[in-house]
Amino acid sequence: MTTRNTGVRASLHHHPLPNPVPTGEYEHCPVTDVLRRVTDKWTLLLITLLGRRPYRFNELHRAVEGISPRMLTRTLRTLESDGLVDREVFPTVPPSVEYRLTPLGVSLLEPLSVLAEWAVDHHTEIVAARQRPS
Amino acid sequence: MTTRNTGVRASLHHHPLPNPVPTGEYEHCPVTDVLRRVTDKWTLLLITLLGRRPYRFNELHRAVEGISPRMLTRTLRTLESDGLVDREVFPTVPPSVEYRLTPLGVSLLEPLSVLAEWAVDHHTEIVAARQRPS
DNA sequence: CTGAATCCGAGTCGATACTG
DNA sequence: CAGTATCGACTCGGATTCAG
Repeated sequence: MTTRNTGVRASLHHHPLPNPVPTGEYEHCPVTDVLRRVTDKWTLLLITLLGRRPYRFNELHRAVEGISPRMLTRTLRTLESDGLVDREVFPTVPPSVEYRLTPLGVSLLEPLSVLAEWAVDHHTEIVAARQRPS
Repeated sequence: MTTRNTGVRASLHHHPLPNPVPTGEYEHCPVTDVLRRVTDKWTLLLITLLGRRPYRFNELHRAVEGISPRMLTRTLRTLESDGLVDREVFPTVPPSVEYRLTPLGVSLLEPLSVLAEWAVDHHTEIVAARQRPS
């Protein structure tokens, strides 16, 4: 999603449904905002790995099969910019860069694990539903 | 020229409205697979609304400000195909179609609310981090 | 009322090659 | 080692128009 406002008349958390909400000014939904970040192709995987221990760039590159340097950089930069990951550069030769979760990033692990558990428990149901005719 | 496909290749492979939205290769990771579905622009919102009560097509269209009929149909079809939403057609004149969560869909509400709560609690931190000079 | 068909821009992601 | 640069393929989602 682009950063467009979703113009919502209802949000995920409580709030009775106001019948005609006149305001066109509705703030961007925090939930979708967060979900969008976590849900691109590599983010979840990287957060999970970094939840175990800090990793260096090439360690991640090896650990995540199939990711290109470009996407690894991009994803890490986004996580860093969102305050979920810290990037520490050691001015050695050759250079070494270490990535680790911030406390904010760590705090995300638990909510994600709840959803992850649901996904694991129900994934076969979903796959089965998809293969159903109709 | 912009990246428009030309001729044969396009007509063979470009389906404007593929009915189950292509899953890509995400089925290998249940968690990412589920997250990808929930995180497109409208899904979360629709699940939330349908978590309250069943809705008819135009009710949803009115409740979700800014959604086009095309995206509403597409999103609902995907949810239906994943087994999260049921679609019931009443052969009245004019026709009426009702959408409601399946039990599977209902079971997703709780995990989502956990993540939603985290998002609400920490969204300002994230926004602040984004605005921090690098 | 409930959609389907078509067109198109913008964003996402991968492959490859190159650099300090 | 830790990235950048460039290109192209594919997908998402909006707008508009039409139909049962």
